[in-house]
Amino acid sequence: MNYFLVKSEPETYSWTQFAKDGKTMWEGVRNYAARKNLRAMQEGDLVLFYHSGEDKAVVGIAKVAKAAYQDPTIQEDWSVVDLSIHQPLQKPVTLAQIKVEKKLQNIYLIRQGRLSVMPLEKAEFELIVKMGS
DNA sequence: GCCAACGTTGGC
DNA sequence: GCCAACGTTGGC
Repeated sequence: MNYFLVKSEPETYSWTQFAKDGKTMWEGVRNYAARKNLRAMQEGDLVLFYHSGEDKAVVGIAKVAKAAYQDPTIQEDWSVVDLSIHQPLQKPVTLAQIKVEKKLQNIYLIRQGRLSVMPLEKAEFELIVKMGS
């Protein structure tokens, strides 16, 4: 079991919309590092859902419903995965909270601000989930 | 609205 | 293969 975090601008695709959809094709990744991480996702892996922009907070947990496959909307070599709802966080975990948490200083969210799909250690994932419950 | 970080493109 | 120019992301 592996753990990840994906970012989305709520104006583009919000957790609220995701909750309505129940399941979505995670598309639009156009960055090689992010693509590599996307392709590492296996069915059943858990994925934190982060709102960038206005919110700047982790708002829920998604589950990989289908591992990476060719983006059906384009010819070029980019991948998508299917994500389904796992569960919302009871309260959002903000970037500010993450930044002051010692054990989370090394996560990509902080170290490499622009990366949109990133892996997390199990302990990091569990800590953020705990902070949101 | 600004700017830092950083990825991509294209000329050489 | 290097690097300048440029574009994009995302926090502030």
